[in-house]
Amino acid sequence: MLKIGELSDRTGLSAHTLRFYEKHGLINASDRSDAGYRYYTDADVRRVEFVKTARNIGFSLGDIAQLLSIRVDKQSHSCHDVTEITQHKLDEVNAKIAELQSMQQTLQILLDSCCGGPENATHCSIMEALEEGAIRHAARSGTF
Amino acid sequence: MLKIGELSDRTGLSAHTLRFYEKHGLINASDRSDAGYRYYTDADVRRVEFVKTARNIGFSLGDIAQLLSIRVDKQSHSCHDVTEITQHKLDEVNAKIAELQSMQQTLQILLDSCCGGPENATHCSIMEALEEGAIRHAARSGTF
DNA sequence: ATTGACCTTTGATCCAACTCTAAGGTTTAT
DNA sequence: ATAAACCTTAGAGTTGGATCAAAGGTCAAT
Repeated sequence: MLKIGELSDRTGLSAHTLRFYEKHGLINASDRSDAGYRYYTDADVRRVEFVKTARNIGFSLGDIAQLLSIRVDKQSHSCHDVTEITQHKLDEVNAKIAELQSMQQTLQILLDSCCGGPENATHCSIMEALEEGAIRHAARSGTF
Repeated sequence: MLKIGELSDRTGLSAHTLRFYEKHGLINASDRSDAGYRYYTDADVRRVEFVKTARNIGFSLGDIAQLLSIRVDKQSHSCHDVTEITQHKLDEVNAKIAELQSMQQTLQILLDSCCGGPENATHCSIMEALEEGAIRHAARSGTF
């Protein structure tokens, strides 16, 4: 049985983060000492590793909670349930990529239009473009 | 002279947002009534439009503050100053795109590996992949 | 027995960019 | 004169994923 610090060492997640995941229902200590210390089993370690892997792929903690609930009772869930979560994530990622690519193009056009030299910015074409507002609409919603 | 609600109508930004931008130093009312009402000029409208355009491209409020400080004194700034901000943003966007594309590939591989059907998830290849953790490292840092 | 490393909890803080609330004052039209 | 529509402020709440602080209890080794 591992204490939280040992689980932290083994998984690379901080004890803070492990408690945070517990608070959000992702993991749980299999046992507690009389003093309340969390004790973890090998199965707990595997669960944490599962969470880590899913998080590394980009799943949100909410997605991971769903995946975990499938994991503990695979019999009652179908491959379709799993692909649905995965596909939804992929759709999100694709939407985000499209948005960022739109920004990327706009920024590249701006950069191409400007000399970038030591001349003063009185006639800087980037500043003029921002001033005119005549810039392609970059879909915005979340980040940046 | 426009009141904040009129500026809001003209720019499509809420009065809340305009006050928020003021608090963060992006804009300012040219005048105030005795009762403290903000009054805006056409120059203020242009400044707000500048902010809007920059924000639509994806610049952060911090970036925009820098661009605005160049805008008010173009003489003292060079095209290089402007391209530096723009390039920095482009670098950020490119890094984010790379990260998301990594996620995208992983998700696509997972989806391709799974039947996605009504079979129960006991041998779901997505679940197995998450279990094994043997999934390509998707660079993570911020969003998602 | 005491040091030092570990553990506990609740709750605060961070980031960005809003978004909203509460509690009140002002303006305008009728 | 009064109602509707507007405005003011300070401050709290939102989202997601942590990360830290305070104040204290426990454990292992010497």
